[in-house]
Amino acid sequence: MTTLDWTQRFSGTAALPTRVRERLNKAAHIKHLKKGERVFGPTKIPDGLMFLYEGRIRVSQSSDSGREIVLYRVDAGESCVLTTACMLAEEAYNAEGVAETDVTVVILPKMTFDRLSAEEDSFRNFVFAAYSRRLIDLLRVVDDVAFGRIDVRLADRLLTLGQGLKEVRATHQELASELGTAREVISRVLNDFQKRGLIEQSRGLITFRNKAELEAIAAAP
Amino acid sequence: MTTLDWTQRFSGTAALPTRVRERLNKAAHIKHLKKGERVFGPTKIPDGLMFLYEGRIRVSQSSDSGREIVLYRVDAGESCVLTTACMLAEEAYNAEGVAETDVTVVILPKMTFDRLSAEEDSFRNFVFAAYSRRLIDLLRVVDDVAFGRIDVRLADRLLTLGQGLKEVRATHQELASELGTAREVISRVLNDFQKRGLIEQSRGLITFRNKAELEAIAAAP
DNA sequence: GCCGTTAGGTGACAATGTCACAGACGGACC
DNA sequence: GGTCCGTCTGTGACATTGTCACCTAACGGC
Repeated sequence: MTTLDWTQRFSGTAALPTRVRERLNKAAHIKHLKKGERVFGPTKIPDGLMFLYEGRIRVSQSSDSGREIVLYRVDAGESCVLTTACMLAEEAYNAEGVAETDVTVVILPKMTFDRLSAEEDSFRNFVFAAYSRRLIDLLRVVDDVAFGRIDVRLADRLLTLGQGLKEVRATHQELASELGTAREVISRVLNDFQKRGLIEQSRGLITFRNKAELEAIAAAP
Repeated sequence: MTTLDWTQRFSGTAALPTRVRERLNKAAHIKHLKKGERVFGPTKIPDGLMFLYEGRIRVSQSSDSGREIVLYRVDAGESCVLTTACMLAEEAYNAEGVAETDVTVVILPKMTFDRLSAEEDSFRNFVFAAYSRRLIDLLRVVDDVAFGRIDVRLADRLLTLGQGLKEVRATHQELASELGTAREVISRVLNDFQKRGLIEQSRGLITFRNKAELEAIAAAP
């Protein structure tokens, strides 16, 4: 079906015998999506387990009132269990996944997924670990939202998004959606950061001036 | 080891062949805990999957500053996957489970758990479903905390806790811990409810006066 | 009844969210 | 170059929620 052997890319499948991996390569569907496209959402639930072969997916939840919060990101080599969770639970929810870069996903049909988790320990453990990881991620989100100060969270998120870079390319609205708050709030805090010489701003771009101090803020003031 | 055949109580084990269930009954540890006791926590992670045979467990997360929020409740017949998640992830977290009634839990050693999820489809599905359910629960919590109004959330929680009863026995502090907010906030909102004739209050007790109106509030005003 | 503990009340203030609207900037286009 | 238009950002007033300090009321044990 394809020449792409994705099974080498995931810790849950890489160790499987060649014979099994060939079977998987036959059963799976491969999809390419452009940056910005919706990978899954309330009206678009894939019928199987999703592996992210390449790129990054941003998973977020949105409110009726139009606000949004980023729950976590799925990186290449990870699987996205939230979709399977929703498949099973059949409950209302409003989380969606958006391709943050061009993306290649592998979709393993439910039947193959079931068989594999029965037969292969390493695969099953991989799936359990994926679930666990997301649970922990969500615990962190709850903790932040319920108890965290907005300046602390923003400083932290800027540094995360800026990973070793000198700047972050994002609008205030996008940052608000990261943290589940309103744009005006972000504007205020960023202006405060700027006054204190921690960053510089221009349209859609934030430049670091003093990462050390930002880190201090992010570590709870 | 015990005369209690817990395997009949869980949809993941009830359908298993008698032989398997006998083996499980041998392998599992049974624990009785009194109301109010901590079932698990950061310093007390059981080394296996936990089934709740009888009673109810409240799972909550607490902040450094002493505030607390209830994440979900585990009812009899359900399993508590959060502990296994933490086992796998080995990350810092501060969720804990407290017995809300006297409680009987069954702990299945990791090894038995692994074997069973490999061999028995119904058991594996049970576990996956449990994970999914909790993920969905947490999505709901995030949604509430990030986007919900406090009066709406409180009305909803009161009705949930009051399930068909005429009153709810809880202090303001306890309700604050349910929602992850401060006691003063609860006091204010409850006083408002009282002024509007929706409830009556006395020490540690809230009596419904107008459930219909509360439901209207809970359904987002 | 007395006393200590816990539950609840209150006002002032800080932090965050909402709303309405005003500028400011950048790209497209001529 | 200028002009237009959509998007991004700034701002002030106000509502909601969280924090703090301190007080009063209710209950339980003795």
